[in-house]
Amino acid sequence: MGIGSANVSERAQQPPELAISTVIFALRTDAGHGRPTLWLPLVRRTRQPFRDLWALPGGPLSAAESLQDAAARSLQETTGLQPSYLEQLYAFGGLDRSPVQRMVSIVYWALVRPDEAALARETENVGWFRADCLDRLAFDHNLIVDYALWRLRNKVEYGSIAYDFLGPKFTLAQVREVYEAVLGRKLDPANFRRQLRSTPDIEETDEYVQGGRHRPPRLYRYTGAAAQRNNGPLSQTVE
Amino acid sequence: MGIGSANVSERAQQPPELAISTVIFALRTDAGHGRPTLWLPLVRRTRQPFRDLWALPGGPLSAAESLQDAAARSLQETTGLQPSYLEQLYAFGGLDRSPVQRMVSIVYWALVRPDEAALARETENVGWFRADCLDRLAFDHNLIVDYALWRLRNKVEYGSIAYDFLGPKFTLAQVREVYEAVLGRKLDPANFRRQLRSTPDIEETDEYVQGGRHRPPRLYRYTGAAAQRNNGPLSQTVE
DNA sequence: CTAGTTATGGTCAAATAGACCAAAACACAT
DNA sequence: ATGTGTTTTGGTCTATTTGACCATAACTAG
Repeated sequence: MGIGSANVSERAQQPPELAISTVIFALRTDAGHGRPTLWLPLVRRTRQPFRDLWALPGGPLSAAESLQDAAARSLQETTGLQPSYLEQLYAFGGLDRSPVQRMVSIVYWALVRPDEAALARETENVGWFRADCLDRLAFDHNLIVDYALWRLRNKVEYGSIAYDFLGPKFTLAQVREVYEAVLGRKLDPANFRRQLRSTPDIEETDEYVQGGRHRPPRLYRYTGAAAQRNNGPLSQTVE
Repeated sequence: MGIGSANVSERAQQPPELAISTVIFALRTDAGHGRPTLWLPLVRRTRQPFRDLWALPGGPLSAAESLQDAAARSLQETTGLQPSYLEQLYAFGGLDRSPVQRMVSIVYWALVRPDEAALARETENVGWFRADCLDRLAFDHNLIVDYALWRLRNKVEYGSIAYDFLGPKFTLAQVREVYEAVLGRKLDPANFRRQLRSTPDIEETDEYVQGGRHRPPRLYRYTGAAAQRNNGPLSQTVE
């Protein structure tokens, strides 16, 4: 829908093209209110179709790499980032995704830590945008980002995704800010603290963060296996 | 793994082939203890690789059909079944999936009602098997079935998937048997009843099932929209 | 030393889940 | 006709969880 189906018969001749794209999420401390918010990098299209519109980073699937490797590679090439988390999102293959050629996109989604996101190069053709207010993107990429956001929100409530936004040591308030940024609502500090401390895989250190103008918070460490990601029988390395 | 990687370089030349497969679940009343159990149809491979092994039904993606349409079509062609539920499972694209050629499979999973499953043709090359005790299947299809089972169990606990195994009217005991077959454990009838009646989208009729040698159970009806399937921003028609 | 802010610990009531009990309603055998 | 066995249906009780809320601790800035 949205695109006239005049040349469906033409497109039907060509074999579907296979591409890999990635939705990359990072937290950036918004200058406005000082709280972290969700951002993502997009690349400007230099060719038709959708020339000059922003799109998800990605590219074709090389014959000698797995799907996840292809996602990591195209992510590395376009944005220079190395993800702390990478998971398949969905395979999009609607007939009207591209007006030129039938295209099947296997989309991944990724998280990067703030230190990584800090050294991400922003060029003429690579820009960062707030995930909650995006313009019209190329192809069906608005829908894809919405779906990735939905998955991220679901995963953060369940699993241990939040720590992939953070460094090795963190305060409980930082974890809470991740949740608040992802879920889009404020959480009660005391209740949040109680819940986090009831979960395993999170242990307290002897260190505190000094220098704030208030009571110094304790630092914690995440000890859960990175593989324990609630993906069922699919481990990380298995496709 | 398991297959020698002698000809990786050869395979690397050819473009990845794109196929659609489907894991189809149906409940069959097991002759042994009279309770329904999970079954799925498989097709026998008549060609190499994995000749004579059982495999998931599927086929190549035609250029003029969407992914979901391709899944429904190949499902229809191989087993003659029409699913009551159909959802994308995962895209598998490991390098060693097929010893002959690099292949990317976008896998769907489906549910069929018992009346549909009853008229499913069982031929020399199409057989039905219990989902919990499968032999060695072709390719990585054992892993795929395991993953589909995991997703099914998760969905049944959350959403309203169970009714896609049942007809338009059903007793609460039938719903409970679906849960028990999927989850693999017995549930307390009274507690299960209380939970179901607390959910919306399920209304009682005035009819009862007569003929049993016990108190006749009331028939219920599911009134929830078939679209309300907890797939986030992805509606049924979208991919 | 005081005010402001966050961290941390705690209470309380509502909602939920699980174990369990008991009566109702049928078929069947005697 | 009457009891027996089975399943349905309604109910209670307790432990656990969730969210709202309060209070104190510990720091900095003035």
